[in-house]
Amino acid sequence: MATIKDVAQTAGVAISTVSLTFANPDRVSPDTARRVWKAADLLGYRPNPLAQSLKRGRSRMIGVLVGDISSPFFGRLLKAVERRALERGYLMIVADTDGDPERELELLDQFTAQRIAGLLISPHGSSTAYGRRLSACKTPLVMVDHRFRGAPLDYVASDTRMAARMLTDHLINLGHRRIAQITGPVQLYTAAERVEGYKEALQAAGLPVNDDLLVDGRYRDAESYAQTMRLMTRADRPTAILAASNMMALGALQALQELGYACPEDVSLATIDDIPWSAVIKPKLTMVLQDIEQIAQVSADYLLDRVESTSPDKLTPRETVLIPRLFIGSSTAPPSSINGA
Amino acid sequence: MATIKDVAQTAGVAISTVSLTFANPDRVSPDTARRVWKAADLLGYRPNPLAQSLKRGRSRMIGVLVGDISSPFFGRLLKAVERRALERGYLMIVADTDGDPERELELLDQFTAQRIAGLLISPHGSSTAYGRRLSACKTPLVMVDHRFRGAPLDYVASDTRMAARMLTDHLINLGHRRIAQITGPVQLYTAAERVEGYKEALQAAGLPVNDDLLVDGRYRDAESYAQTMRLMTRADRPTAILAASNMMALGALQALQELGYACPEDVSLATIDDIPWSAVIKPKLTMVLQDIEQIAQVSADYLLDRVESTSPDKLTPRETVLIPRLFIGSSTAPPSSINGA
DNA sequence: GTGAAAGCGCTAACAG
DNA sequence: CTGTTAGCGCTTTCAC
Repeated sequence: MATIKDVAQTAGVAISTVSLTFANPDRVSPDTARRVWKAADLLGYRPNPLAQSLKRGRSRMIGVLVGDISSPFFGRLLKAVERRALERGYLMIVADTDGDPERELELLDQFTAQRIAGLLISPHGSSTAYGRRLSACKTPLVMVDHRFRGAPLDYVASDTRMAARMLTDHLINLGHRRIAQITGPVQLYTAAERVEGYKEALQAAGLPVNDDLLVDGRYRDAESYAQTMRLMTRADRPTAILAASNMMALGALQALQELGYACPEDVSLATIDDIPWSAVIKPKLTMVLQDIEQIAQVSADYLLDRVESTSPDKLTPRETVLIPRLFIGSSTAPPSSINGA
Repeated sequence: MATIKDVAQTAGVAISTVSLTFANPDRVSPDTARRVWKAADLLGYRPNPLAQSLKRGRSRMIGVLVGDISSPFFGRLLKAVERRALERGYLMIVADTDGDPERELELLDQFTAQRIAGLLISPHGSSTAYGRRLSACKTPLVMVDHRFRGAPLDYVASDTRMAARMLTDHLINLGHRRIAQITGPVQLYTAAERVEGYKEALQAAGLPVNDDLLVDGRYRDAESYAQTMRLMTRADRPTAILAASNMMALGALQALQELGYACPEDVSLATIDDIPWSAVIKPKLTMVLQDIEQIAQVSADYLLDRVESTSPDKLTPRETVLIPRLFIGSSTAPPSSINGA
């Protein structure tokens, strides 16, 4: 591979001139610039990013740290983030934390050791020690989807509390009074918010909040399946279920089908998040949709703006919370008179 | 961040000794080693990978180049690859090629410029110029899922021709005679193989191959939907459909439902690939399952073995083709007498 | 065993 | 405008 030295040699100039030509063409004579460019593409020269990064103390790569690469949500997010990063001249390095804060911190260390320019992170920790580590990080950080409360960092997501509230309102308006939520692990920001939105809606309607109807599905379809089984075999079973994630909705639906409950005739089901293949699922699920591409683009831009700012830490944290959209499918209906209020 | 110099200073040794201690502890006295280690973790020293890579001419990162990060197949693949790479001490940098060979080649250049240790690639090109570029690449390369015929490179995938054949056999055994395939773009290796497997099965059964029944769904659900619409509104419509990918099966299913065809009563539907959430889809699809985690692990190991080998180019190309597993769901049944043979 | 020194490829003063 | 020079942090001969 040709180095800057080779280019200098064949162009008959000093290496610093070659460097300058690429960094700031206006500061060399047009003639020199032409000779350098010619030599460069004659040799197929590409600057060695490793050397550049070592010198600058920072690489042109951004890191992305998510809980589950293989989930449909993060799959779409990664795709859009990578695209935007590439447009702005950055490569993307990604790792899967399995939702484990320890792992996350270790990976954060590895990434910063690589001198990445910035990091997009979906933080899963909640301890104050964890928060300190995040805040202490010198590398620009942007939180996406999840958030650590109190960390003064950029944050981009859709309004997940509102999402839960919209769905709960919808179910209440249909006449439901016993509405269960299959939640995520409540130490997680999004899971807690979804519970809050649900409670807000109930309280606004003057309905009691019954903790029995909040069961933890851990954001996993299998857990959700099991919890739905338990929920629906109780005497005081709910007439409607709100699943806090798409995968959990699928688990719940499977359980309902196996128990012989018709949806929405016997039980209504609503969910948060977009399932791309939702069209073929019967019944079509009522859900709130997030604009993932928008989240990706905004968060990538926040990050790179900060990276390219002259004083990244002086920038006050920005925050974008997108309004989700309610899609009413055929999985929700008024409660049947037998179970109804 | 502490550098090797700081460690040397506080340990009271030369920097070369520090370097040696980490690279080859046996070659320094036990006492020195201890002092170095103590100094190192007192300062929280981590070697700068950029400097190491610059010096060695190679980084401890592997690249992954796939056609669509957000697809369920690659999502699961990436997750498992990243895990395996991390276990072996490598970070993963990924990019989405959108299935465009040009883009792929450009990204390949960018990645090799980064001095990545190796590259996992799902090659989408077919021109000989493209093949030359792949073969000329100095960086260890492993092809996964897709393959470029004739390139002497490692290759890992499941036997996709056999997969198509198994499904076609199954449909034939049920009594179907008019079996359509919704194919991928046939210039792609996997798509072509799936057509081959289908033809082999028909020929082995002494059935004619009818090109009318091969329609291109471009590996996209929307195209598949449209093609199914076209297919099923023809006079000589098929009694069974084989969708060459999971997303295409969903598109086909949606079309069938909208046209009012019952599956499997009116039309049988079978597909290749595993859909994690397939359990909630009615009917349960008959399909062949690939062991994605296995593909990921083997390909990562092939790549890293080659990376760590002393003479990577001397290693003869290895190849693993995994046997897929047939799962018989409820989407396939004998043809009804009205449409049947 | 340990240290001095060269150099990986590049950038950024600083001279001229 | 262009060249010289001093590193960025590390590895790796080669002496001692």
